[in-house]
Amino acid sequence: MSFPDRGLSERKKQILKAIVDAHIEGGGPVGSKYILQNQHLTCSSATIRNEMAELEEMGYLEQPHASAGRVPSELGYRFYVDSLLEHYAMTTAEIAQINNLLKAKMGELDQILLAASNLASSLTNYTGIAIKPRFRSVSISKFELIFLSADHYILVAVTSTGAVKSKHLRGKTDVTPTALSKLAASFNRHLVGLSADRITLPIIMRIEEEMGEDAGIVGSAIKTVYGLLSEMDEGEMRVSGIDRLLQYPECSDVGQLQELLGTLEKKEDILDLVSRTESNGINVVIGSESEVKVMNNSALVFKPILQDGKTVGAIGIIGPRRMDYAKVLATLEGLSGNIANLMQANNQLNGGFSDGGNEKDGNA
Amino acid sequence: MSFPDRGLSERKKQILKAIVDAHIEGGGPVGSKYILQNQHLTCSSATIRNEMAELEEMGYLEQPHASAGRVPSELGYRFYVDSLLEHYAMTTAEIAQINNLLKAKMGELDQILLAASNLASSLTNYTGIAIKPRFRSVSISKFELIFLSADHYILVAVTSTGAVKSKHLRGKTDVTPTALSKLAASFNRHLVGLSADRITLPIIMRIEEEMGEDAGIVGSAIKTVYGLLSEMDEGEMRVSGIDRLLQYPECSDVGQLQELLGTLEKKEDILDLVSRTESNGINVVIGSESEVKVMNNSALVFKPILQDGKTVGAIGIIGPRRMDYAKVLATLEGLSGNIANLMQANNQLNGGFSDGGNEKDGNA
DNA sequence: ATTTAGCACTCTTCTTTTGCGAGTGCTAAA
DNA sequence: TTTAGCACTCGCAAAAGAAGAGTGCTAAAT
Repeated sequence: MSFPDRGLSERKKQILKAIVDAHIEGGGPVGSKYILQNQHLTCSSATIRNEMAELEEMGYLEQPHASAGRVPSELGYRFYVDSLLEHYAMTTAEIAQINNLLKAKMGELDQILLAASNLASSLTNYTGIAIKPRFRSVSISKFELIFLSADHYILVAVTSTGAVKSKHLRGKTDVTPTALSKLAASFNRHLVGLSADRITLPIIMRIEEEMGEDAGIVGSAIKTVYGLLSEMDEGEMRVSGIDRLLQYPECSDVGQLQELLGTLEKKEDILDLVSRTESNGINVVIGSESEVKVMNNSALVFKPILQDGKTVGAIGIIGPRRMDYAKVLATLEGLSGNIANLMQANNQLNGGFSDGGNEKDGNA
Repeated sequence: MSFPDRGLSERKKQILKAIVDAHIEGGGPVGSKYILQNQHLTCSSATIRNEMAELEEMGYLEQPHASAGRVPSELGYRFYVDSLLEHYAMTTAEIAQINNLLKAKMGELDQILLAASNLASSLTNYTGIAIKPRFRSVSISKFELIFLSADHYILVAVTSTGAVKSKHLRGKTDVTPTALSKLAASFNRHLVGLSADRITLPIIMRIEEEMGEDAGIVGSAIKTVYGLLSEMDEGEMRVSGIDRLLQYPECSDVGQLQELLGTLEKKEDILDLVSRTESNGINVVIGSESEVKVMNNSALVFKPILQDGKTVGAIGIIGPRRMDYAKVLATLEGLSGNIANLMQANNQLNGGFSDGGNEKDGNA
């Protein structure tokens, strides 16, 4: 995936980097003179022009029109991200902010991700996304049935990913607490660990058999479980900070903006892209690199969130192609680290309140 | 609330209505000549000009600049919506669409609302919102504690609004299934029906007393309950079809668009507005009418969704001030009717699958 | 007293023009 | 291989011009 550095002299690299940096900062095309001033090079602008011409020929730069400066191409950005990027160190203030805000919002994974995406958005000033990927196979690791009234109960399921899902149910025949706990036991015996496509008829029959004369409620309960599992498969995506998209001049082109908003709205493509990604590190998708239709002039940076080695979500940033990659990468890296810590802490303390985490006295 | 019709002659009304209609359709200022052509009036353009001048003086119309046509003012829209609006009949095709799509998505309230907002958005071509309002006071009507492992359990609570919430908990001391069921019983005895602010120390002490030597887990569990209740208070809002905002020329003004997007993002204001509304019918908020800061040139139309006489949510539409009110009102009306039906059906059938499983009994 | 026709006037908007400046490519010298 | 110099090309922005739409007003007509 990475490009051979040979073929790009040190000077060319320096010039390329200077152009990308300048373009990220200013947004406009960058000319030879500007580089000469802001970069101490021992050559003249003419030389730089020559180098630029070559870089353009190689595909790293583009010229919007004949007599403008150069703009990095997609390839140019790719090279920049892969090889030229200097790491951006987060200020301690930023780190503190992450810690505080995340702690305050600590709770279920969904909420953590959402908060993280918000935070990412406000720290970087781009649009943040929080993703719960599609799971190829979720299963349920624990069932519970809660009796409410003679014809009304609730099915609660703890999924293999740790989420808790529930559904209201009405039995067509009356239900009893006893029957419910029998059913729960039976479910726990037979359905735990099964993904939606592995709930087969023989299993259902076995459960009905065990339920004896209370078999009447099995049908709808199983259907509900099935639905729950399919629902989990779906994946979800939340966007925060859309308004920030507008700050960037390239988005004043309404057509492009609409396309991007549409993509953010549909979510399908992005969800697909993220769900299919295997890397656990930070991914940078620039423009049309991926077969997935992300807007032509924008880039998506995202990082999967792992729990016990499994991907349980992702946070990311969407912005213009010329985004400040150094900062974005650092922010996501920092955030994901904090999330990991939090989740661990969360597991070890109680259900999610930031009361200082100290559990010595145990009451309010 | 409504305006005295006297003071507005029939002809003035007709002219005002014509202007609003034309402005809704075209978006630009409308002139006297245009009205003359599209409206059969027995007078000349000069007369219309005179009338328009008077209408402007009364505050129903505005002139963007000296020699443009007139544009309805906020007041003009208000009068239009209150008195002039002709009812728009939904086509059977649209009704069928609502029915089908909603049925397919039937499930928990959240999902119904979301689907409805999507649908509203695509039917009207404006931006849809789905709202779960802040509840002044939620309480919990049933507790259940699920044992997972020696130091790990789940608290499940059914709220007075019918939602089910859950939290993972870790006890600082080991827990036993027995202790958990004792605690659940105790919670059900003492905490049911209480809103967050009415969980007081004496109650907590009573529970701890009842738990005897297992009192150690009470503290964190109570805190969780408390947090759950506050969380419910929060309200939530989802937006769909943001990209549609861009279709309207008034949004090409980036500044305004950004303001509107910001509002949609913050959600606070809108949530406030909706939560505070008492009317059960359709509400139309135009521009800056409300003290709440909705964007100046846009309008919000929403309708609360009732269940057993209580407001459990709302669906709405956000669009430019010059939106097609007739259509929007009809769509929301239709949707809310369907949602009501669905929720009822949902209650009478099983937990959320449209398998046609027919049930006899049903109470709320 | 109301309505109408006519006309001058005012503003916006669209297009065209013009000038400027930034930046390039090329050539010839170092 | 690098540099200095220069003519050339474009895009951008302000200025100028032309076109049109719509009004307000006045004076005549009903």
